[in-house]
Amino acid sequence: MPELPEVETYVRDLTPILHKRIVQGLTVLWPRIIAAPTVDQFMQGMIGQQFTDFGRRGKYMLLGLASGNTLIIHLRMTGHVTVYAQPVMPTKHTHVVFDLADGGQIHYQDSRKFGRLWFVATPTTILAKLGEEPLAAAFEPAYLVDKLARRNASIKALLLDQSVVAGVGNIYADESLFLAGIHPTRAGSSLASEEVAKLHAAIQRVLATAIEHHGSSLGDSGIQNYARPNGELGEFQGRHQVFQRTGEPCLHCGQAIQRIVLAQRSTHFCPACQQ
DNA sequence: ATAAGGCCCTGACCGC
DNA sequence: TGCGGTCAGGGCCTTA
Repeated sequence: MPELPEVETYVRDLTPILHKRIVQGLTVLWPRIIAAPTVDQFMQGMIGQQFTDFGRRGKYMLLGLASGNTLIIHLRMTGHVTVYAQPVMPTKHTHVVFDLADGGQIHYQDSRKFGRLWFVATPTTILAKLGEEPLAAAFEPAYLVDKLARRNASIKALLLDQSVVAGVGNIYADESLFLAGIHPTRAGSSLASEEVAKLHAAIQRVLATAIEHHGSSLGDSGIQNYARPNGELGEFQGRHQVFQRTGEPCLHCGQAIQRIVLAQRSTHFCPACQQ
């Protein structure tokens, strides 16, 4: 599933491909994919727009346009953006097609239809509730200590909460907790500040390393849920310590990795390394 | 304010 | 072979 490292890879890959290109027309095949404004307003707004700036906030892709507006894309579980040099027939999972002035096309595809697109004047309202960017300077250990204090939910659930840290999802929550040696069921408020500091460092290290390896490409119920815009897979899945390694030996101590369900999400951990 | 559960969706997979 | 039921999962919404 696309989390921060996968979305970051997407933005870096798309930047040189889409820079300065102009949207001439578009087709919306599944209207619910457009989160805001209305489908008509989205189409009117996007036509004639030129891509200029490319960014990311949490798991949101921010495609800045010459007019000052922004196209926001959230891939959720199975969203894909592909750029073609020539027009291509939409597939059953193609929900939005952007026709580019130079004859190319951008296809938004999404087998589960959970992804969403926005056309907005300013992205701030959409992004208002997000917590700090985990790789930014403002994400300090003290920030995380404050966010976790007085919270009785499990640390796993809190890491998935986008208002605590923006961009961490199921994969990187499990991997960060393993690296920090913290059991996923521990209540947020039960963590000592030294443990939070370890977790803080683990989150940054896991995310930075995953970006270097272009994210994790995994099957989710057999569906390939993430590939780069050019179809290449990420490489970080081969370096997972616990995620989707249920029953396999811990790479640190040899104990079998366990799977439990927390906050309605599969959670993987080493019972020996994470007491 | 926080926490927990439902909902949106589809394809793979299981059991019969 | 075909069918129905179950599962996964991000983020938003509702409920307690």
